[in-house]
Amino acid sequence: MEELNYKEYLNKYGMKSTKQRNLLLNILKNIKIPHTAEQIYLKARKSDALVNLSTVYRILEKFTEKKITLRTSFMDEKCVYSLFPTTHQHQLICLRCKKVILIGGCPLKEFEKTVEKQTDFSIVNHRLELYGYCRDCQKIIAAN
Amino acid sequence: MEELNYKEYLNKYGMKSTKQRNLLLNILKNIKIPHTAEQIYLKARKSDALVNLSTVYRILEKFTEKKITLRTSFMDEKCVYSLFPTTHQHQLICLRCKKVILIGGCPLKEFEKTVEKQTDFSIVNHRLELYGYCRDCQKIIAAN
DNA sequence: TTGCAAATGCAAATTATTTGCAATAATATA
DNA sequence: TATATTATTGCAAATAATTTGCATTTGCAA
Repeated sequence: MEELNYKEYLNKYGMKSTKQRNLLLNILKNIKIPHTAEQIYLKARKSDALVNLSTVYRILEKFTEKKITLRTSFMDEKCVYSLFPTTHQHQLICLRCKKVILIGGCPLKEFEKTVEKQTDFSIVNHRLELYGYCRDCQKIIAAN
Repeated sequence: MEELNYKEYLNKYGMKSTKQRNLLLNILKNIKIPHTAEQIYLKARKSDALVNLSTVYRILEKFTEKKITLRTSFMDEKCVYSLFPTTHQHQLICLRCKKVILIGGCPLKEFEKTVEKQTDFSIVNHRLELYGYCRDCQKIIAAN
């Protein structure tokens, strides 16, 4: 994992460039699925730069506030963090192996309009996750 | 709030009829929006029948396992419980006052089929919540 | 290079939830 | 109806995730 410096990027958000923040950004760029604060912390510990778990929480909190990261929590599970997606997308989560696949093509635009008319709410956001079993886990389940 | 006895109903699920369970069922039938375990506990304390908070957790856990109740957690918030909806529906949540409106007419059937084809997942479930501002809160926000 | 605010580390606090265990209550059955 | 059996409850203590207070360190602007 190449060591990068995100000073400019961080300063743009009014944050100082620290080795901990650079490290976390680097980790976040390299993970393919959302990770918990603890998982990120454990990855961080493997590098030279030492980081404290509360610092990880604090950094992720600030990142989330600035929309650098997205914080989600699946059904009954702890929060996970990932870089904030640049395009609108949702998550498809395997209930067995917890693998996450990102899917585009959100079908909710029209539905939201209908609901707004019905309810007088002004809808600003939604949360959609799909749950199922990935191909591998389907096989494993079928074999038992 | 009328005191009812759900003995038959509970036995059907292989559960004994206890005053705590009857009380919780009664509370659940009477609430219009999902409540946290603690909120339910506080309502329970107002009745004659005393209940312990861990008992509330244990009952709600069992109810949820039996699909008597639905356990959800909104963005970053603690779990809430409600009677398991008899029809498929989703929640529309006011970001200001936390009011919840239930909406039917889920638009995801077709979308799920498309995603299944794209991804080889077998989709068994989804979670959809809409967030926005209710009419009252829109007014309050506009007035500031 | 110095000064100051922001960021960090550490330990301790909080919050929601769960668990162990002894006491109690509900049901089945004698 | 009494009794045995087992589930359920209450209580206190444990756990797990996350947050906070405070002293120290660090980044950056002047």
